[in-house]
Amino acid sequence: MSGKERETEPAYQRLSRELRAQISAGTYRDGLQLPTESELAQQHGVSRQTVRRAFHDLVSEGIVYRVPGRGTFVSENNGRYLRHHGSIEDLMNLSRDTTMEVVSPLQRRMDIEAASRLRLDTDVVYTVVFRRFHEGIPFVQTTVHLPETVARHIVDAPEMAVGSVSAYTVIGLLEPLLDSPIVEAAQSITVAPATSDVAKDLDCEPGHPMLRVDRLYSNADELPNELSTSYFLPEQYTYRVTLRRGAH
Amino acid sequence: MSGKERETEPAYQRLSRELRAQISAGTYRDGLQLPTESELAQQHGVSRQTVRRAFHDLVSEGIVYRVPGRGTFVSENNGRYLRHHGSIEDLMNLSRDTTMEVVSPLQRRMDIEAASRLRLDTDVVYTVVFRRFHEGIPFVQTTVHLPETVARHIVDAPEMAVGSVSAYTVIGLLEPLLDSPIVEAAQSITVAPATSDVAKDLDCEPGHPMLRVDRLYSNADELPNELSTSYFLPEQYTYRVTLRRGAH
DNA sequence: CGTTATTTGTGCGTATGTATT
DNA sequence: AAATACATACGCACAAATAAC
Repeated sequence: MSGKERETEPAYQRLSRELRAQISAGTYRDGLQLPTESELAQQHGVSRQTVRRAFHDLVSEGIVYRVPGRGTFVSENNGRYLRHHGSIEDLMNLSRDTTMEVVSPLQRRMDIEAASRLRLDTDVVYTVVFRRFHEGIPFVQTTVHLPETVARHIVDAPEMAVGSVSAYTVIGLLEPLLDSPIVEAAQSITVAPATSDVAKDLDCEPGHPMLRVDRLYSNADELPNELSTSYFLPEQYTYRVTLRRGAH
Repeated sequence: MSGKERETEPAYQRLSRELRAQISAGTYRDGLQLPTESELAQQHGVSRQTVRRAFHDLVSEGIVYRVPGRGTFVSENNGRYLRHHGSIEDLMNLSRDTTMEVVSPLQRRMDIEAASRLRLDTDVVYTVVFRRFHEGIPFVQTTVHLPETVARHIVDAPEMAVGSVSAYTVIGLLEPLLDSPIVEAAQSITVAPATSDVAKDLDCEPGHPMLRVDRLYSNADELPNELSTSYFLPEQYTYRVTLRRGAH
């Protein structure tokens, strides 16, 4: 899609992606888990160091853990989709192994609540609704509201049309086009029942308990640039975040 | 635990520790920041790969960022101040306007799952269950599991006895007593139905959809020191985090 | 109880690619 | 165009932890 052709994926990323997929498909389910570094190196025709680099990423995502002298094991998480969000960059890279499908196109709308949360002085917002798939299964429905000044950058983008399937995130599309970069995302996480729209898009029962995540992205001037509301299927998704202590 | 005295610190850890200290002391404040990989390698008598390993850790901690062809820079705002608004300090200060009441005292128990998540080589853990009130209303029930080596510090504390009401957090009580400070908390957030125990403690229906938060606190040696599982009443509680980005 | 094989951890040297200045 | 600096990748060696004998 609309992009640089000449991008070759690094070997360690390709490997970690494959392993991630195999793990979530349950290939290495029980007992002593994954192949050793040497085995993987040989199987994939890469050096042991490259395998180590791939494992390093999986460890930091919390997908596997390693024990010297024993091996590498899948962290048991019921096979749910695990995503590690520790920074805004992580949110923008959500597209790495998911695809998004537009359910309702980016269009002008009146929405008092969204407008007020975006701190606008009108009721006009631009709204797009999409769902996101992981390995063919829809696991989240997201509604994004944008101020008119922000929306105009992408209102004609093909990725925002109905039925469009792409590997982007809205914030990832938007961010390079903004005058002032996004520096902060305030999140609210709670539990909410699935609305009928959500239930339809995610193929679950209306009223089903969902993980609801609201995000307000703001730029360096502390102006909100995007408000998103996501309903995650808890059976398919766990939200992970790592908090660290300042360097003191 | 943490007993071994004469463990030699790996070179990359020593280097990243030194850099962390220098950064937080303001040594590399302005302009184009840190020395190049080659310079550091020469200065410290290590290979460039070792420098890269150290930088890799600093990047993942959000302390520095790197630009190919330009160099390595201190993330503004980091090092001295916090980058996540929802930080470990916030978790420790949860007690600010809440009180905790012990439901089941800190006692020795066998728990295979908790032990394995704490990466122990036995099945023995110490467990305490309590609920937390805000303005007289119980809004969360928490089960905390500790390794024996950690639990011994507080096993006789009056705050851990049944019915004890206090304004502490377990991690806040523990932290000053540990050899190695807590530097990281990995959280998993999902939705789960209330168990009968939870329902009883929080006065809700069994099976009621709850916000479930698992936290694994680890010290500077990356050893887990506390595992907690909390069930929050979504009607009473919303989880909020702010993610920030380093300098552009 | 030590020995040995296996597996991950650390570290170095080198080569090549890519982005920036 | 050239120099600089980070990114990726390979290969090798040895250390440390673990498990089996």
